[in-house]
Amino acid sequence: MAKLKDEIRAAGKRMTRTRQAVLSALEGAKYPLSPTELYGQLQAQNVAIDLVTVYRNLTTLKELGLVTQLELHQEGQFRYEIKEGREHHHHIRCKGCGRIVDLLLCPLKKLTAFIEQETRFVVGDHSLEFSGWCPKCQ
Amino acid sequence: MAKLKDEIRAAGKRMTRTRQAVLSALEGAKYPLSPTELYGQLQAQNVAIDLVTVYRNLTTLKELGLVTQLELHQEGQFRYEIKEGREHHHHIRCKGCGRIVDLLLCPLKKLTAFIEQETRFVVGDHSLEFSGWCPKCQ
DNA sequence: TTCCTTGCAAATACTTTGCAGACTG
DNA sequence: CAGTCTGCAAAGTATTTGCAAGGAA
Repeated sequence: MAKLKDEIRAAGKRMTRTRQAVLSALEGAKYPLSPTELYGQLQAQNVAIDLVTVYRNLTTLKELGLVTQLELHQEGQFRYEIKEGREHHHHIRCKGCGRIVDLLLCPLKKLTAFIEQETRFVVGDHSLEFSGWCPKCQ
Repeated sequence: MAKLKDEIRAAGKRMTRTRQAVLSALEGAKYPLSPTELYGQLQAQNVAIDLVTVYRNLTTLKELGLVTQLELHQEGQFRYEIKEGREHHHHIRCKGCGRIVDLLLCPLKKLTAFIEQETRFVVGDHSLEFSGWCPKCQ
């Protein structure tokens, strides 16, 4: 967390009580959290924070490159994951129970080079998310 | 279009004036349209239709499997494409001007089998969307 | 002390729902 | 005619913005 604080400070931002709380919720999360879920977790821990503050902190942390913003397949909302200590990866979400599982892989390096060549775009980012039915919901 | 009408009828639905209009907007589109964009196009053609009706038709057509619903990378809204006569494919969107280009490829068949084996999920669908900078915006 | 950050209220964007009348087959 | 579909109004959900007070360094 000290390292994160340094990065935040280096960007001219501050490490506040609520920012700290948002970061540790993300650090403890087993899957990417929506702003509302994160807010609910903090409520449950009696952390005083406003939903708006959750949104603002997530936006700031995303801009600093400390968290990843993602959209799961056809879910229609954003979720956030901490980057620190985690490899680039993707997810699958169960259409039955909503469970989200990490997929510790990314097959897209070669494909990205190919796309840049074909389209002359400079590829910045990508999203790759799966949905399906988990063992319990099949 | 006759074929589409048959599929709609077979599902107990009807081919109405507005549904027709939504379908032909999608057929003519060079990239996946958001409900608002589609609505705007029909307005411009003096087609009388309500935004709500656009939404309802898109939902129905998605349920019938005639259109694909997708979310571009970090765009935060849904877009729709007609399936008829088009191969499964993905997209790249310019972070500068918003231009959307089809990528006529999908590298995920093998990966899907691998994921099913690893996670024991039955994979239903996936989304794969890129963003970057187009030649003009670089 | 500076100016970043927060809470609260309100606004905005996207999408869905309720209902009575209109239209399709 | 039966049942689907539509427009209009309103509600619901996700997210952003304005502003004055509070807090970090």
